[in-house]
Amino acid sequence: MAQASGTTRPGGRTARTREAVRAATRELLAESADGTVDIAEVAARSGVHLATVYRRWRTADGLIIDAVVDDLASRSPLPATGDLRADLQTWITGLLTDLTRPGDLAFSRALLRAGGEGRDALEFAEPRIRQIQATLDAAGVTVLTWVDLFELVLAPAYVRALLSAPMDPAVDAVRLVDNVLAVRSARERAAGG
Amino acid sequence: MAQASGTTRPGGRTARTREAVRAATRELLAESADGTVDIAEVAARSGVHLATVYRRWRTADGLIIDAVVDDLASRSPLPATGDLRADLQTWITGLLTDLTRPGDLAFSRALLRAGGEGRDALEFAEPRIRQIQATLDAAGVTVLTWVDLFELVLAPAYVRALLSAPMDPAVDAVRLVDNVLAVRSARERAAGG
DNA sequence: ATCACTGATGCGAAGGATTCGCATTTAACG
DNA sequence: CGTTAAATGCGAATCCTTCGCATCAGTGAT
Repeated sequence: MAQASGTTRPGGRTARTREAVRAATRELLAESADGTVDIAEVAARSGVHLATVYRRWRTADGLIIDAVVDDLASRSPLPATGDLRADLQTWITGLLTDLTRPGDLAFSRALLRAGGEGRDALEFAEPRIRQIQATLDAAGVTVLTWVDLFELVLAPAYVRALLSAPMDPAVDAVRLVDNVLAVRSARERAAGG
Repeated sequence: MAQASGTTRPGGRTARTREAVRAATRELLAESADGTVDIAEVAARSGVHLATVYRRWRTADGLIIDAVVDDLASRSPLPATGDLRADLQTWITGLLTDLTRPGDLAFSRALLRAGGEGRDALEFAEPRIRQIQATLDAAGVTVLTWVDLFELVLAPAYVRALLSAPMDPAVDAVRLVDNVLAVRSARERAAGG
């Protein structure tokens, strides 16, 4: 026989379809005012048949997640100079600025929607998580982990953006940084004393 | 003429319809394993016509939000004894325990989904917000507001529950409390110095 | 190179979900 | 009571999603 049953086949036409759909999704997402994407439009623009899009991506959220995860690695890296306050300030200001754009919110909204219907959605954030950890390591901080930055920075920023209005980078970044440093100090004092 | 155009009409049959649908939604939500509700089932059980349910509630999330908001006021009040650590510990442990139940997650998921499509979703939380503020006031804390508790406690707890797995009350409540108190100390030191 | 094999796709039709138009009911007000 | 228009019920129309089957094309072996 040619091959064992159940093999996957990522090359050639399949890869072309994938890329066409991803590109169409990215384009339509950029054009969309509310961070929404219509499956029929994605199919039309990509030239891929509607039924195929449904089969492989299932939902509009699936399209968004796949498209965004695909170029998540190409994002600008986080600063890791060893000066924790400065690094955090830079990172968080940029993050909050991103969240003022509807297109950037679409991804997180899609993730939250998809969460609970499948696997752990945090796995998508893994590359970013490693960068966050690197920032902490560069500063020689051992009492904080990426989980703390997730809780103190990412969660509030995203929830506020999704639930009411995005934070103001100029105003809120400082508070978030201060909160992180407050927790750091408290833990170092507790550990040292 | 009878009345000016554009009046709303909340009494009588409308109220009956509303209540029937809310009750059906609550029942089906309690029976649902995944915090999902089917509009057709709600219509069938409530005896309200399918088209009416669509007209007034639009989506399944709309049903869930309306039903849960409706009895949000009947929740047990937050402790406000003046001992901030104890009050926070009690509240957060209860909160994290609630979030381990799928039914309780449904509401927050629905809110996050609906967010961005309508008005500020935080307005639903207003009664709870006032209780949180009361807890802080009882402890004589002036450097923290409900916004801080939202950022330091609610946001991380909900995001974790929605995105991956709920927190463990026994383990994570302590950390969240410590974080709040760390921020409080830092701010009081900054203000006092 | 060429072949057999099978996963992926295209296509149209079937099946549901959502919305629409209109007739009827009924709360609100004089 | 009588009038008025909001809310509802009802069935049809529309739209979205899934299905079954035929075809296409990459994969590995010859």
